[in-house]
Amino acid sequence: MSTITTLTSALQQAGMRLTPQRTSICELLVDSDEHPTAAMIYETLKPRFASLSLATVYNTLDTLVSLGVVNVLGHAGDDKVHYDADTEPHVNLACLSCSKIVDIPSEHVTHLDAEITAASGYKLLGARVLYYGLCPACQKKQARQATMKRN
Amino acid sequence: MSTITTLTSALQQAGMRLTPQRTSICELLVDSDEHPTAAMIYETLKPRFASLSLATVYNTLDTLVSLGVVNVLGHAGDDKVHYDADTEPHVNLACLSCSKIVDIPSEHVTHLDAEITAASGYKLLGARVLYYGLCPACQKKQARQATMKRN
DNA sequence: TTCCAAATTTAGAATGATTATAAAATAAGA
DNA sequence: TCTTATTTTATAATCATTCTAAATTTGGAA
Repeated sequence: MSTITTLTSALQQAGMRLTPQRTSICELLVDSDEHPTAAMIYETLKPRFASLSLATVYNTLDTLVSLGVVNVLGHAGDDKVHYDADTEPHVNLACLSCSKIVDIPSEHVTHLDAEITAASGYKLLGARVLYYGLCPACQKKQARQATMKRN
Repeated sequence: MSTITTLTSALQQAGMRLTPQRTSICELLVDSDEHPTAAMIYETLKPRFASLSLATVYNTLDTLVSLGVVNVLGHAGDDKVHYDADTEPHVNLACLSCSKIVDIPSEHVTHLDAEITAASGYKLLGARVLYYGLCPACQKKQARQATMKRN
């Protein structure tokens, strides 16, 4: 599991300075289990840094992604780009109705790396496993609406 | 494996007309193993339909995606959105250097559906499994360049 | 065939996320 | 403190995608 230090020390080892903005972005990514978007990060931190710029958020995210400590999830039902500080093999499961994304540990995903490397000869650098569907709550909601229509 | 009929009949069953433009887009998606982007599809078909509009390409792709017969792959190394007519469980493997995307059949991926459904209670509607790394050719290229620098 | 209404395509404008730029602010070291 | 490189900021620019209204095409009915 990623801690704040995982992200901040990645930045430092890449020779970058640990500014308050960068540290806060890293904290937010690790603390939140909501797979935030760049805009969500910006809005959340704006009260703390009155002069915060979206460019800073994007720059920091890009750096973290290229350092391999953060993953990108796009097209997860809401057409927004989400960021995930958990780079351990796992399944991201997005609800197409309420747009929440949850993480699922998976026996099979943990074995995928070896299987793919053996089959392809590629040198693997990262992964994004995204499933989408309807969460239990939204399934009920849909069933309820269908019933109401019928009556 | 998807055939042209898989896509075209999906459109028809959704009550949509089979126009020449739509048919050609479906053909291209099925025939190509290059996971084309909207822009690539537009450029390829432009000679055949002088008046083709990008809006038509986007509309058709969106429809096919929402019908579940085409998948979307974003952030596959080249920051472009690719489309994949193969919706069977498999791994998409993207090379970060040459940006080609290949499909890998996988024993583990075929079992993921059942595992995720059991673990989450979600009703699954689709999936996108994207790994990225360096293909064998690009690994050699990188090794060669490292050698040249040393000398 | 001809006509009609609905669906579709088209061209171009609008949107909106992301990127680029240049100036101001900040941090680290001498 | 002074100096210099890095970083942040504000704003402009870019570009993929979506929207809109008009023109075209389609399939069915007469």
